[in-house]
Amino acid sequence: MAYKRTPLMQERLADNRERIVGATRLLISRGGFREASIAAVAHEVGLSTGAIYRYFPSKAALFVELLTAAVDSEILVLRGITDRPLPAAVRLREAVESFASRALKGPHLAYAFIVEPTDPEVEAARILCRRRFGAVFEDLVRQGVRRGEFPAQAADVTAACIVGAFTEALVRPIATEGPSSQPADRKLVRAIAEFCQRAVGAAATAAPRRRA
Amino acid sequence: MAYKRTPLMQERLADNRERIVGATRLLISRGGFREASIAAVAHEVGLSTGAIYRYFPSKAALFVELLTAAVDSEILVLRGITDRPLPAAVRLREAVESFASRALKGPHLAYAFIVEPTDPEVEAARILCRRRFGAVFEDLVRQGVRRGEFPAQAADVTAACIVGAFTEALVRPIATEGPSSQPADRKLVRAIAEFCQRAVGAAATAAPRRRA
Amino acid sequence: MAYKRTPLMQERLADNRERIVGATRLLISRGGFREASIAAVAHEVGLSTGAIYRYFPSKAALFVELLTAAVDSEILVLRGITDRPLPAAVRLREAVESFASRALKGPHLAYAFIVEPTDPEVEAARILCRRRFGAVFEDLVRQGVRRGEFPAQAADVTAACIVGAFTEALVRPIATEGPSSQPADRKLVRAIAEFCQRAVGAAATAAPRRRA
Amino acid sequence: MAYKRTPLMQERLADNRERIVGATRLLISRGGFREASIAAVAHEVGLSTGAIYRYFPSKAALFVELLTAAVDSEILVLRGITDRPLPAAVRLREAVESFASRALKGPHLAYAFIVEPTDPEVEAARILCRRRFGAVFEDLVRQGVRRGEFPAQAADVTAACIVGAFTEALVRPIATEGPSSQPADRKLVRAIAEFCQRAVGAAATAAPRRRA
DNA sequence: CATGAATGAGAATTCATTCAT
DNA sequence: TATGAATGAATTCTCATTCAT
Repeated sequence: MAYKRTPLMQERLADNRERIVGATRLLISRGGFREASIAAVAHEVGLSTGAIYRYFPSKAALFVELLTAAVDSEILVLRGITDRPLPAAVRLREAVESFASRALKGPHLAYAFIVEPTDPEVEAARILCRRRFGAVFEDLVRQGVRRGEFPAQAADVTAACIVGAFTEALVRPIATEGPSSQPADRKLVRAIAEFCQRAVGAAATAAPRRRA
Repeated sequence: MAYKRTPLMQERLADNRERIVGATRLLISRGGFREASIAAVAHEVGLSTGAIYRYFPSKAALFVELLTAAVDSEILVLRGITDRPLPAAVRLREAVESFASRALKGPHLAYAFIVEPTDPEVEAARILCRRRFGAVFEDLVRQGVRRGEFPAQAADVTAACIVGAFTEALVRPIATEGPSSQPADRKLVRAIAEFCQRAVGAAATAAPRRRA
Repeated sequence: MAYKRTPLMQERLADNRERIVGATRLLISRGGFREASIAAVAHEVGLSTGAIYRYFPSKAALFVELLTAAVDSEILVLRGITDRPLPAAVRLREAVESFASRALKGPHLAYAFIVEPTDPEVEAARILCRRRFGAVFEDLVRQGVRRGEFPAQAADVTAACIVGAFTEALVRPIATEGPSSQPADRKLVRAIAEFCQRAVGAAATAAPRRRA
Repeated sequence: MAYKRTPLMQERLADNRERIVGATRLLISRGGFREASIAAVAHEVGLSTGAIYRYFPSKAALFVELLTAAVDSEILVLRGITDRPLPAAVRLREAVESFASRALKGPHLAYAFIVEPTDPEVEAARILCRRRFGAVFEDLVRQGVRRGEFPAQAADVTAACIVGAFTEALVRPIATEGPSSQPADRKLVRAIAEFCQRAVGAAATAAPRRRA
C-alpha cells in the first residue's frame, strides 16, 4: 500500500504503456478499428480492462496516441529522406517508396489512418496527422519548384494528392484476399512512386530503372 | 379495388424512399457513418424507426443503396465525359474537374467512400464502388497509353492513385471549418486536375483552354 | 358509400372469415406460431393487414377462434365414435386412432395445440380445449369402468394422460426430418392406440391384430 | 498478483451464474418463456442486463443451459431408480412417481419441456431433452418385455407416450389456480403411476406396497 | 369496406467506463 | 496498483395495431 516508485517500476509502467499501444496497433492492423475493443486490447497485453485506464484516460486517447506515435516515427523517417542534398525528384520517389513498402506490411494499420474512426476526438487527431504527412511532401514539392525541378503548382494540393494517391493504391490490396507476394508488392511500390514523380512534373528525372 | 394506389400515394412512397436516402446522405455528410443511426435517420425524415424498415430491410441495405446510387450517377457522368472523342489528357482533366467540383458540394459523402464502415456488408459495397471508379480512369489511362499520349505505366495503379489523390485533396477542406468560398473551390479543383494530368505523364498536352 | 348488405356480401364476409382462419391454420401447420404473423396471414388470404382486423379484433382472438374451431370439429368426430354402442375398449382404440391419424397430417398444428402460445388469452383457450378433449376420454373411461370393462381408476387423470400420451407420441416425428412414410405412420398410430388400451386396463379386449 | 480471485469472489460469481439460472427458472415457471426476457431475469437477480452476458453468451444459451441442467439432474435420479434390481413394473412406477412429484413443485418448468420456444436453438435443445427422457423409459420397457414382464410393444412409442402422459397430467393442474394441496398432489401422482403401469401391460405385477 | 403506410413499444445485444476489493 | 464484475446507455430490428384515404 505504501509504495515508493522505484526506477524499475517506472520502467515497467512505461513498458505497459507501450505494450498497450503495441497491442492496439496489432489488433487494428489485423482487423481494423472494429477489432480493437478495450477488452481485446487488455487481453492482448495480459492486463485487465481497468488497468488500461490507468495508462490512458479513454479509448479515444489511446487511439490518438497510437496515431500520433505512428505518424511521428513515420515522419522522422520521411524527413530523413527528404532532407538529404539530392534532387527533389529522387527524394520524392524514395520517400514514397519508403512509406509505401512499410505500409504494405501492416495493411489495416495504414488503412486505419485514413479511415473514419468511431470517435470525434480521434477524428481530429487523424486529420492533424494527415496534415503533417502532407507538410512533408509540401516542403519537398516547394523546394523542387523553387529549384526549377518541378513546374509551378499548388504545392499544398499536390502534397495532399500524393498522400491520397499512395494511400488509395495501398489500401486496394487489403480488400483483395491472398497474402501479398513479395514481387507484386515491390511492383506496386515502384508504380506508385513513378506516379508521384510524374505527378509533380519531374518528368525527365524519374527514369533510373534500377536504383539501389 | 376502389382504394388502390393512387398516383399521389405512389409519389409519396417513392418520396419517402428518397427522403430516407437523402436524410441518410445528409447525416453522413454532416458527421459520417457514425451519425447516421436508424433513429437519427427516422427523426430526420419525420418517420418512426419502424417505418424505415418498410423501405429497407436493414441499415446495411440502406447504406449500400446510398453508396451505390451515388456512385452510379457519378459514373454515368464520368463516362459521359471520358467516352467523347477527345485527347485522353483533356478527358482526364475534365473528368477529374467534374467529379471534384460536385464532390466539394457534398464533402463528407465523398469522404464516406474511403471510410471504413462499421458493417462488413457495407464495407464490401464500398470496395466495389471504389473499384468501379477506378475502372473508369483505368480505361482512360489505357487509351491514352495506347495512343501514345501517355507513357507506359501500370494503368491500374495509376487509376487507384488518381481516385485516392482527388479524394484526399477534397476531403482535406472538410476538416477546415468555414464554408468553402467559390473561388477557393475552383482553384482547388483546377489544381487537382493539373496534378492528375501531370501524373499520367500528359505533360505537354495539358495546357489548353484558359490555363494560368 | 351507401352499401346495403346483400346476401352475397354476407357470404363473402363469412368466406373471408373462414379463409383467414384457414390461412392461419396453414401457416401454423407449416411453421408453428412463429410463422403466423398477421402480415403473413394477410398475404396468404390476399387481404391487407388492416382487413384482418375487420374480422377479428386481435391476433389473439383469431388464434382462439382457430383453436376452438379445430377442437369443435375434432370433438364432433370423436363423439361420433365414442357414442356408438360398442365396448369401451374398442371405442377408445378407434377414437385414438382417428385423432392420431388426422393429427399426423398437419403435424405442426397438433403441435401448436399443446404449445405455449405467445399470448395469455390464447393460453386460456388452449387449456380449455385440452379440458374438452380430456372430457371426451374421461366419459369414455368412466363408462368402461362402470361396465366393468376397465378397472377402477381416476378417470380424469387417465383421460389427461391419454391426451398427453398421444400428443407426445405424435409430436416426436415432427422434429425428425424426412416426410412421414405411410406405413410408418400407420404403425405409429396403432402403437399409440394399443398403448392407450392397455393404459385403461382393457387388457383382454385389445388384441384384434388386423382390424379394418 | 495481490488482488487475484479470492474464494469469496469465486463463490459470488458461481452464485451469480446459478442465481441467473434460478431466476430464469422461476420466471419460466411463473409465466413461461414469454416472461423470461433478459430484462426480467436481470431485474430478478438484481443485475443489469449487460451483466447477464458476462455469464451467458446469449439468451438462447441461457435457456439451453437451464433446460439441460434440469434434465441432467432429473435423468440422474431416474436412472438411479430404473437401474435397481427390481421388477420393471415396480421401477416404472417409482420412476414416474418420483418424476411427477418433483415436477408438481415447479409446474411451468415441466411445461416448458413441451412448449414451443421462440428460438430455434432452444427448440433443438428441447427436442434433445425429450429424447433423453424417452430413452430412460424406452430402456425400461425393453427390459420388461425381454423378461416377459410386459407384453410385446413398440418400446419407443410407449416411452414417448409415457413422457407425454405424465407431462400432460402434470401440466393440467397448473392452469387451475389455487395452490396444490398436498394430498391432492399425492393422489395425482399415484394415479399417473398406475396409468403408466397399466399402459405397459404390467397389469398383475403392479399392486405392491400400499395400494388403495 | 379495403388498404397498407405508419406507429411505437419492446426485445436482444454490445461495450466503454467505473469502482469495490 | 491491478482486477474484472457490473453498469447502463445506445443500437438495430420486429410486429401487432391503427387510421387517413
